[in-house]
This record gives sequence, C-alpha cells and structure tokens, in this order.
Amino acid sequence: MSTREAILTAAQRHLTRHPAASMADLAAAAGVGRATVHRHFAGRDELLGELGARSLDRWEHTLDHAGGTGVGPAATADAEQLRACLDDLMTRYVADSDDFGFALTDTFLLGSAEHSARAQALFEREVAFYEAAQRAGVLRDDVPAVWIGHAVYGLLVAAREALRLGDVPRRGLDRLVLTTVLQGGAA
Amino acid sequence: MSTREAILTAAQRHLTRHPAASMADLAAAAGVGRATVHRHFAGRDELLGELGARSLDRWEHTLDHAGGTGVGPAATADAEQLRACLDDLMTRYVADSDDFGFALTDTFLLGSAEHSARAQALFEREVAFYEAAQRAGVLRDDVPAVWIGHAVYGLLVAAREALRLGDVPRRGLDRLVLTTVLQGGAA
DNA sequence: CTCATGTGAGACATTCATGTCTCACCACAC
DNA sequence: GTGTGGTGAGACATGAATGTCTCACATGAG
Repeated sequence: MSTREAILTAAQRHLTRHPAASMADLAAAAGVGRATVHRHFAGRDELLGELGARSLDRWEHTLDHAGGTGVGPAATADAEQLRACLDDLMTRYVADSDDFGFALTDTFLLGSAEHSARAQALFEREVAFYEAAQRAGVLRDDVPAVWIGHAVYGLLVAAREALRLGDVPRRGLDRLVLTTVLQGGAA
Repeated sequence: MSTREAILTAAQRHLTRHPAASMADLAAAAGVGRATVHRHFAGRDELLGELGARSLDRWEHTLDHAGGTGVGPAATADAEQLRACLDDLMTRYVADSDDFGFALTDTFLLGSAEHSARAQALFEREVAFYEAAQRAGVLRDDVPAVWIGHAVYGLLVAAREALRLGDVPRRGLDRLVLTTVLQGGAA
C-alpha cells in the first residue's frame, strides 16, 4: 500500500475515535513523520476533504448498487423488491459507517460547502427512495419521508457509538439497525 | 437577566448551529465584549463545562420526573404506566434537545472525564428503565436494552438535525420521535 | 558504485484562539 | 456632584497547530 493510502486509512480509523486529532496525531497514527503527511496533502483541509470525498463516493456507490438495481426516485413499485432493497441498504450503511463513521458528524465536513452540496444531493436521492417505499406501502406514510431519512442517519450514529463503546457486538449490528428502523422498539 | 445568564443562553443557542465557535464568536453571539466573557468564565473549558453540567442537570431532572414518578431500575411493572412514562420521557427529551442539542455530540464534553462519568451513570439509569419496560412487555426484548438507549440517543440527534435544517416542523416533533422509537418506519 | 526517490527528524516562521491586562466609559446609587 | 461596579475596546503575551524548509538516511534501479 502506498504511503498516501496508508495515511488515509490510518486517519480514517483514528478520526472515528478521536475526532479532534491534530495532524501530528494522524501522522503518528499512520506511523509516518509529520512532514510526510504534508508531502501528500497540502493541509489538513485537503486530507479531510479527501476522506470526505471518499465517504461520499462510498455512499453514492451504495445507493447505486443496493438491492442489485440501486436506489432512486424511479424505483420499482414492487413491495417485496423495495423491502429487500431497504434491507440491503441498511446492511451496506452499517458496513460503511464502520469505515466512515467519523464523517457522519465531522464538524469540518459538515461546514464544507462542497461536501454539504454533494451530501444533500445524495440525501435527497435516498429520501426519494423512501417516498417510493411509502407509496408501495412498505414504509408508513403518516410521517414525512425526509424524517425517515434523518431517522436512519440518527440510527447510524447510534450504531457507531454503540460499537465504539463496545455496547453491542459488530456481528449482527446490521440486523439490529434494520429491525429498529422498521419495527422500532415496541414489543 | 444577568450578563452571565445571557452569555450562557446565547452560547447554548449558537453552539447548536456552530459547534466549533470560538470564544470571540460566542461573545459576539451574546452581544458582549470578549473580555466580558472571560470575566465570568475563566476559560472556554469552564464555559463549556457549565453548559455541559446544565445539560446533565436537565437530563437528570427529566429522569427524575418523567411520567410523574420518575425513571429508574425499580420502576413499576405496570405496562400501561411504563408506556405513559416512555411517552413522557420522549416528549421531554425532544424539548431538552431543543436547548441542549449541541451537548449530544460536542467533542469537548464527550472527551471530558467528569462529564462522561455523569453521562454514563444517567445512561445506565435510563437503560435500566428500558430493561424494566422489556420485562413488562412494553419494549421488545429480542434486542439489548442498551441498544434501545443508543437508538433513542441517535433519534434525538436526528431530530436536532432535522430541526436545524428545517426539514420538519418543531410542532409535533415529539410525536414523530416517539412513534419512530416505538413502531419504527414500517407501514 | 551512483544516482534518484521517498522518508524521518527537526528547525523555523506563521497563524489563530486563547487568556491577561489596562483604560475609558456609562449607568446608577449615594 | 461623586464614587462604584460592570462593561467595551483594544493592546499584549502565550501556546498549540499548522505549514515550510533543510539535511541526513535508507532503499532500490540503473
């Protein structure tokens, strides 16, 4: 693995547990000198920006491939297929949050205009899918689809935190999130 | 209102939208000089610590009074009462997150040993309540109670974000969170 | 061997938030 | 009027993170 990749990978992992890590911290986490980090990334913004872009790439890829056909406003109206797609989507999201969990709440990324614009476009695409699922009777339609989008986001944050604190096992976490998204917590 | 209270109130509100705000930002948000802030709070840590303590006070107060009797491990086994208590708890949490939403994800507070210890104690108390609700058949018992605790936390983060972005109206948000916690998003 | 490349270590300057201090001002009580 | 307390504005110092630069070293290709 190239040094650049090693830095990105280590930073990704380290930022999940230490969101306020300095460049020196990230360099140490990657096992390289601080100057080496600056050779590959002009500054902290560029490093974070690269990680943010990758997290968005992953998100987009997930939306493109979830359920085989991908996710979008022109989704099928077949309830069973939508259900399966939703299932796959959550499984992929949990896996993604394992790698890019820090991006869910990172202050710098949330404040970056470029990142926010892309994130909002992907979010709207996801919400359009939830709307399709509502029309097909897969998701309840007495709440705004955009709220379902936010709720899924919140549950991914919850999953990341539960994992970080060791409160739940990694194995099976995707089923936990999926059933919570669908059925909630009532008996 | 005293200047000190004005600073705290303004900082609370400002931090929800700008988590990385500097002392100068917070002073400007309160409409006072930067020196005045330092007259009342020795440093940023003290200001944030005070806000964090207040958010924990609010949380504790909510646990003490939710459902009239409060929330704890020795809760009643009466299902209907537990349901009502859960309802009240969520309503209060949503109201609280309106004021102390920033505390849910603030990096400084999460890293503060004192704050974390108190937060964990309150969280455990809350989880004990969820366990009681599971035993009474109010909450599903095929998932760990601690996961329900994290899920509630995540949905409060979601509510804060949805509100911040103007995606849902403030009015009725507590019902939205409650029904999502209980029933999830399935039709 | 020789050279090019990438790296580690460290010195150095810069920037920014922070914290401290002084001084003038204003409102208010006396 | 006079004094007092709280404030605003700004100067100043400090520390941490950042960004730049140089030099020595290791590795691998030629």
